[in-house]
Amino acid sequence: MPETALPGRRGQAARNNIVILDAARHVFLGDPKAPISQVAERAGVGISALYRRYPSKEALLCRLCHDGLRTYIAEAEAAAEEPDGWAALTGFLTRVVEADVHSLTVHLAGTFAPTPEMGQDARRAGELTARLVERARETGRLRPDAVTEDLGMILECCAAIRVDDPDRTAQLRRRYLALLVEGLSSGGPDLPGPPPRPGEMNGRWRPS
Amino acid sequence: MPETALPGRRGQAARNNIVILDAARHVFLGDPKAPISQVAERAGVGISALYRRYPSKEALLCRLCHDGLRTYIAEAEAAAEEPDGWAALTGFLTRVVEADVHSLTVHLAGTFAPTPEMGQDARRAGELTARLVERARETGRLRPDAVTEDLGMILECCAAIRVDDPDRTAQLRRRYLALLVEGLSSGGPDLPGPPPRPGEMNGRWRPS
DNA sequence: GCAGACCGGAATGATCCGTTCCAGTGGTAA
DNA sequence: TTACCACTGGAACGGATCATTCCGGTCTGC
Repeated sequence: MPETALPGRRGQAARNNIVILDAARHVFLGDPKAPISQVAERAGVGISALYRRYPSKEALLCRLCHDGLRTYIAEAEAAAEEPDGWAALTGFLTRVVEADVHSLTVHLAGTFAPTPEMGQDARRAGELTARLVERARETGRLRPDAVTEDLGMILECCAAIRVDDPDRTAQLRRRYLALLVEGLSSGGPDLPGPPPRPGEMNGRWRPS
Repeated sequence: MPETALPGRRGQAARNNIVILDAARHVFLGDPKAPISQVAERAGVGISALYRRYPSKEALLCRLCHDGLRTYIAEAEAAAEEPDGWAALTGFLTRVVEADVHSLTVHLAGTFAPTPEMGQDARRAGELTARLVERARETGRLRPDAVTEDLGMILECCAAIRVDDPDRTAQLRRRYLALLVEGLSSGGPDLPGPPPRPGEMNGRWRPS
């Protein structure tokens, strides 16, 4: 990614790269079906500035989603460094919710055809997540009937929380994540029903 | 609501009343922006059968939503009969999640102008909910920092759970509702952030 | 001073969808 | 039996929405 301090045209282009991605993230987070013109408007650029960079709306969506996936992986790798398995898991969840990564991927799923590379990254994300759950379980603080796939659902729950004000949204998400984590850690009665099966939520990725 | 056993034309019309509402509920639950033709197709009727009953798509949506609200109220009233305050609350949540009521209202919010009558019903729903929370608190099993408005958010979380198979969806929702209720009942550390304020989620109802 | 990279935004063309319209069907009552 | 009409299915209409293309202008870097 180029420097943002370049002067002149080159600099404007580099800055636009960032501004456009930010705008796109914000707009599509709010409404996954938003028209592309809305992204341009929010970014304060013309539509051509978008099409110069991405051949189609789908490509932009894909880029956004893949970025989110990479963030997820980065957070998971960072969490792997944390010595305490329980803190690693809860910290990971907190940061992923904070970054609003899941909300993006969930809402965008099915609106574009995932690239093979994304498939690989998704697999890696899954492995890292499983490892985090494993370590948390070893600490004994994680309820025994919780499984890796529960994490995805929990993130989905948090992503569903949304109010107009972004800061407020973040606050509320922290609140309900805390509630869910509280549930995860308690030793109460067994959770009902079979847990999610691996890959059960993959249907969503069919290009529809 | 007329009998479904009537013969002939009269009977077909009566049956269609029900079939159409069912189809509409199912279709709009899956995709709130679904075209009305999809409802007709699923119901196995023509489009005119819809327009004979509802003057517009918005009217149908409104009806659906209002029905959901009434179900919510009915469940809340039923729960008020339950002597144990904690069981009343958890049973209420379970049944509302089961009926998928919240998912409907949440997804449909903003797609039509609510009628005054709906406003009244919404207020009544709020009062009943508050009463349920109050009673649950009195039992001591509800964590002290939980507020009435948390319930709406919890229902929203559950509504976010969705997979292709409806039965499976119901199972998973039970699972995560259990997790959330577990969190609600525990005496762990305080939940972070200010709780939702009354009416904080009303912005959604602007006819947009 | 000029070539071309880059930009804004209007014009295009296709798709989608709510609503209307009309001809067909078969109960119903005289 | 027959005429009527409530009710139906589905085609056709018209407006709205968007992704994408195109073009004329601007500014940089050489």
